[in-house]
Amino acid sequence: MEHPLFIYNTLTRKKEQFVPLHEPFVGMYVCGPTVYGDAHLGHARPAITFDILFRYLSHLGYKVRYVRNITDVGHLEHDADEGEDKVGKKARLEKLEPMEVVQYYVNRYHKAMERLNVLPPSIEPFASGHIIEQIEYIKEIINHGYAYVSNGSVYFDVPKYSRDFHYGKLSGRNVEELLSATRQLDGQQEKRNPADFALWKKASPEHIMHWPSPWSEGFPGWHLECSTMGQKYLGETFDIHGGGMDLVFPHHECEIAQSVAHSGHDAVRYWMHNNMITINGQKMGKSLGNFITLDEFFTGSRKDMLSQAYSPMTIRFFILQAHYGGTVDFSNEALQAAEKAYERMLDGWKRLNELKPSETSTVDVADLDRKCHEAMNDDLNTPVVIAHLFDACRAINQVNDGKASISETDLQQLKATFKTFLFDILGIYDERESGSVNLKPYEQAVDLLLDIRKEAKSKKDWATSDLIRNRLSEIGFDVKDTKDGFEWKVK
RNA sequence: GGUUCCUUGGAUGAGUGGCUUAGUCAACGGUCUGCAAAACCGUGUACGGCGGUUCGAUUCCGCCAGGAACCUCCA
Repeated sequence: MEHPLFIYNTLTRKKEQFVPLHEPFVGMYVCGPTVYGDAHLGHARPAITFDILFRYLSHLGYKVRYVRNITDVGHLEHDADEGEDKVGKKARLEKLEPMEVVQYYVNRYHKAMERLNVLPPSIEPFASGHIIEQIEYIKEIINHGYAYVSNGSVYFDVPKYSRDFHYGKLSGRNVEELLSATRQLDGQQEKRNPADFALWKKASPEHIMHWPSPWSEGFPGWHLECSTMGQKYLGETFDIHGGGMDLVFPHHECEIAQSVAHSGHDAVRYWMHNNMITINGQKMGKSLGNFITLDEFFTGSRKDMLSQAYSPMTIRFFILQAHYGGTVDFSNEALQAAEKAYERMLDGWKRLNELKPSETSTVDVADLDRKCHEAMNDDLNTPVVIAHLFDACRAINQVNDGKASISETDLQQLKATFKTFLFDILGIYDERESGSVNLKPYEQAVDLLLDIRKEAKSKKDWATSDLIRNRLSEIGFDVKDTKDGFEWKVK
């Protein structure tokens, strides 16, 4: 490949050239949501980050199988034995079937993702649908001697494992310290060492969701589902595993240990982690209570934190204007800037499609495609891609104003590049045109009014001219005069 | 306390050992326009502090200050 793709691998803490295990196939697994509440802005970050990766790999010609799980069981609120399952708790509190809770929030998650133009993954497996596989996985780990049964639960033996392998290699944790940690959480008597983690938990009487197993009526540990389903759908070794940075430890560290204990080798070749979205410099999270759900953004409710509603594409643009590896701070000011930027970009695209070619080009757009590819190849540097597209917008506007010219060849090239990067790869769409009804007649009616206004203007009948513009403005149209006509859009 | 990381102009947010004062938003000046809007052009010369390496550091190293994430559930 002329310009190879480099991605930052958390495991090596370096940017590495991406070479798939079985070209042209790529397997990627991303940790999805635990469905016990509405998705908030923080959930949009990994969804969009890995959507970009999915789209870009596909653009490069790879056949990508993208697995993103739904955690509907096993995610406890605490690490203690009596820690309650998040979904189970919600179900108990609201007197619903657990699967009712799951279905409700999965539906809402999907809807939010669709509005953000996040493509559905190739496979979206549920943890509760893979209990048998998880039990088999645990058996294998026990057979290899890295797990033990205690009072009906099964725990991963971290000390034993760390004698043979490197526990902590992803997160940089020091095993000695983990093992000698003296923290005393309630109900950890079952564990031989506090660092051990559960593969299977015996269900307490009030626990709603449980399945039979060789050890007890119970449920699988949280870390297990990803190892199991990743292997089932992508194989014992696959290319990319992604997720939020807050999952590096313990979740992904444990996944590595499980895979190695199960198969004798690592499952994942490239670990990728998106950074957090902060609010006033602090992570947005459920436990801090400072999160804003995506629906709240879309509708503009939560007046205490939002000065207006923000559309899905504004949110997407906002996230893409920062590199996924850095934190990005939420503020109304930043979102308003993103909203304007998004509109400026789409205005550029709209004008691009109406440009008239000339004999020669005075603008330089020939290497836009190359520069955008270079930026993407440099660890998915979307902010730089956007900057390049804005440079193109300036050129487009100059041509539109008659201050520059563009040749037919360059014009076609520019349109193709713009479309590829803005729509196909960055996944932006024009919200102003997303209505399903046929708007053509209405658009032509507005055009007609503005034609009449143009006529009035040419007779210097400013009264009529201003009347039309003012009334249209009141109704909700933005009218702008151009060099030899007009432009309008809905506010 | 341990691990990892961050600190860029009014706001955001890229990037680099010396020539990008990235881009977007905001501000100011100008061009254009019946007016307005938009657009275009121009202006603001930033890289936490202190040392070191270097011909030269915002970019490399060390220390200090401030901040964050993880070490317990969290995308």
